[in-house]
Amino acid sequence: MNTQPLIEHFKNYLPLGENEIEELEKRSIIRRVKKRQLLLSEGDICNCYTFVVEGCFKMYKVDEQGKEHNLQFAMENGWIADLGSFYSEEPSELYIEAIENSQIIQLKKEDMLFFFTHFHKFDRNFRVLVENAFIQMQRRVLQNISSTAEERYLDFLQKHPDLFNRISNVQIASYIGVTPEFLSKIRKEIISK
Amino acid sequence: MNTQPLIEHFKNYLPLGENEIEELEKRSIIRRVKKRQLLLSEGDICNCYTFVVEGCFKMYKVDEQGKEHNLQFAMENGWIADLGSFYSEEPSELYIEAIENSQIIQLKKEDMLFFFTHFHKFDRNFRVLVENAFIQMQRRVLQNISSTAEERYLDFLQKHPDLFNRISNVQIASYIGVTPEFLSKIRKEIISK
DNA sequence: CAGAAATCTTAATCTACATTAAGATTATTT
DNA sequence: AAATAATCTTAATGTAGATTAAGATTTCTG
Repeated sequence: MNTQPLIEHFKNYLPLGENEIEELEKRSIIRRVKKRQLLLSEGDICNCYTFVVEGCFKMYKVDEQGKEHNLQFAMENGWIADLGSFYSEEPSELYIEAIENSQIIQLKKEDMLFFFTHFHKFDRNFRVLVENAFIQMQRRVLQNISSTAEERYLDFLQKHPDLFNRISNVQIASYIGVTPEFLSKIRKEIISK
Repeated sequence: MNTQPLIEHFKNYLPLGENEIEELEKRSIIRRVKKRQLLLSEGDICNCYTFVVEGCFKMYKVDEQGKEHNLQFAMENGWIADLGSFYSEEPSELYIEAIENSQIIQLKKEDMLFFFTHFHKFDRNFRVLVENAFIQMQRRVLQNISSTAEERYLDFLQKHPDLFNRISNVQIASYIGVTPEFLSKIRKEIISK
């Protein structure tokens, strides 16, 4: 495996030039991780951005009662990181875990800062990337404060048709903020309509 | 009033140079708006970024039953816009409303694009701005799916001590996703502890 | 300054969703 | 192939928070 998928990914934004590609290849960390393996644990400082070449990840918090709450999924061509911990360099309260055997490319903080400093294309590309992530997150907040669980479930299915074949209902329940038992009830009601 | 507060604001990021300041002054739209005045209505396309020089705003959705759900507040040195509508140029489902008499500086989409294209400092500054907004939004999602209303209220007070003297409990309730009646109950319980 | 409008509170009742527990089904590991 | 673990479902009961309604207080507006 090489960095090609990441270079391709940037073609959706401002495509990288030769210099930039060269530096990217030099600094990319290419890894394979197995299902259930953790990229980040509570208490760790998140010190890199992860780009998913193949596979699937979840980022979640574990509450005092030991329950998981899914904040984000990431699959092919998606990015995942705890940006709060990444920039503040404070311990994360999140976990990032592979939910399939996966291939990833990681960029360490110092390298990200190098790219931001030396190639303004990276500022642009990540501005746009983060803007899109922000818009999604904002929609989710709006939904959480104004919609029922059934509406959130149906919306999840509609917005993530790709994900819903790959992850369990337990994971979806945790993402939309209900218990698996209640999701089961919702699904039953939807089917009976 | 002039654009000085905005120029000052950018000193928290990469400070602007002379050229940049000159263009910014040329393109800034300086406005005063009265309490209850709308900057954006449902159905409008959000065609500018708004920087708050003085005063306070809320951005909210109105649901089918006519209830408001607060997505964001913005006060001095804060930015407000419906980025989803701004970039997609699709009608917004949000309102932006002054909750105090306010002074603002607005930048139209075409001017934002001009800045992004001609001064890469703007890419950098808005990358960092949006990253921070994203981190906040992510924390809020996590809280919405994992905390009780009381926890969310206490967290709001702690994170926004500046806001809580300026806005009504109705507004706070709408932001944390509960009814004003229930917030009243929460407040009573907190006091009795 | 008076009237209207918005805010805050209390209390009764209702409902969406959580909890607990148990059994059935499907994956995963050895 | 057996054992273990994870998933999905159902049902009974419990609870956080919504709804409705009403009264008191404060704030806005003409």
